[in-house]
Amino acid sequence: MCDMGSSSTDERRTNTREQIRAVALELFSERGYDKTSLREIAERLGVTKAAVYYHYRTKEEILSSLFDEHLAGMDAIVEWGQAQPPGPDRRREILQRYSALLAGPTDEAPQLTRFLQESQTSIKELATGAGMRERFQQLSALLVEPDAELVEQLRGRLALVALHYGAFALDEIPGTRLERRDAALQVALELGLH
Amino acid sequence: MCDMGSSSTDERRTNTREQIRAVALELFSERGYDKTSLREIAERLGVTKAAVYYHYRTKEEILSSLFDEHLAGMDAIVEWGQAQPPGPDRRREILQRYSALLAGPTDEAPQLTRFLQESQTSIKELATGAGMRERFQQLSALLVEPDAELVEQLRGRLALVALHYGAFALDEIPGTRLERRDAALQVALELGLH
DNA sequence: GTCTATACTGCGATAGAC
DNA sequence: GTCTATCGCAGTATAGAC
Repeated sequence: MCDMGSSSTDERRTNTREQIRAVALELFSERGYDKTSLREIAERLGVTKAAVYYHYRTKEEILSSLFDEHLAGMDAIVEWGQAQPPGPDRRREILQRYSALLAGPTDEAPQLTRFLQESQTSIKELATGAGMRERFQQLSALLVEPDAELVEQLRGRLALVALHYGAFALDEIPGTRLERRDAALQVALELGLH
Repeated sequence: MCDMGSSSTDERRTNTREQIRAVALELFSERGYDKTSLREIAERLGVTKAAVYYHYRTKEEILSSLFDEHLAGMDAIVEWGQAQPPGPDRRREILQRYSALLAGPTDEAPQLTRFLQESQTSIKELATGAGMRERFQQLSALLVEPDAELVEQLRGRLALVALHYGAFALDEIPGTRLERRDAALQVALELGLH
């Protein structure tokens, strides 16, 4: 991840790679992954498709790079959770941490969360999608006892869905982003701590 | 819908149109809408792409035709709900009816529901997607008072999500489809009647 | 190391022959 | 009602300019 080895020239590199990332996030979340073409991304940056292809081997690799941070964040929560004793305290803390992850730390995060939630489908079979689902499973497992009733299992998963949902899907409802986040966390806790 | 007008030949028509529908549902739910090509659909039926285009003007029209029944079902529930006085009874009945809609009446329904839920994204900007969201909004409006708190709004929407989720997303959890449906309805009622 | 030019295959869609 | 032929654009890939 840290790529600060080979050179002393810390001065302004041609940060095309990062620009591609930014433009891709914008277009992907606006129009969806499938409907965004590499040409559009390239044109907006004043380069050609092939230039994009130089920085990322495939279109999917651009997608993956967008989610890497988020996946790492989920991993951190899972790791922490697995080291804790099961119980209501752990469940509450998991949900709070996940809510925080969805909210930040960068300005990009909410946009990314929105795209992530809305893209469940199109990225489903992609390697990235598999990674997301795997983490989602792991988080769910930390929220319910392994032998819990079906209803309990569903409540646990819906608690996570509530956090996702509150992060983006309440646009039509008045309220600041912070208020929506708090509301989502409240409902998630109701479901998770039942 | 009934196309039995112009001819007396009631005997086996070349029901290519319906075959396309069936194959499309299968492939769309397996691989997703965007990743399914018209050539695949055509090949599985032993015809060419152009033959498919004779029966459906666009790829999206195939999609729409899949959802038409479901949309009509949602309309029926909305219409019934709007004629009822607001209150817990209406909320409970709405959720029960929507649960029933997702479960049946045809064998196709669960598969369609699954596809529908997972495709939120890719069909988002399509006319079909707009129709779905509109009905979802209408159903949500019947589940919460217009001036309710943010948390209430979220609970109402999540109640619907719970039904969707229970219809398909609990594959990894033991239990029959009926058990999952009941569990989903129970959680939906908890959320909707709070 | 970064990019352009170019070409390949497959896509959704259309026109017109049979 | 179904076909062949063709279109423009998609993602991918390579060769080579700077």
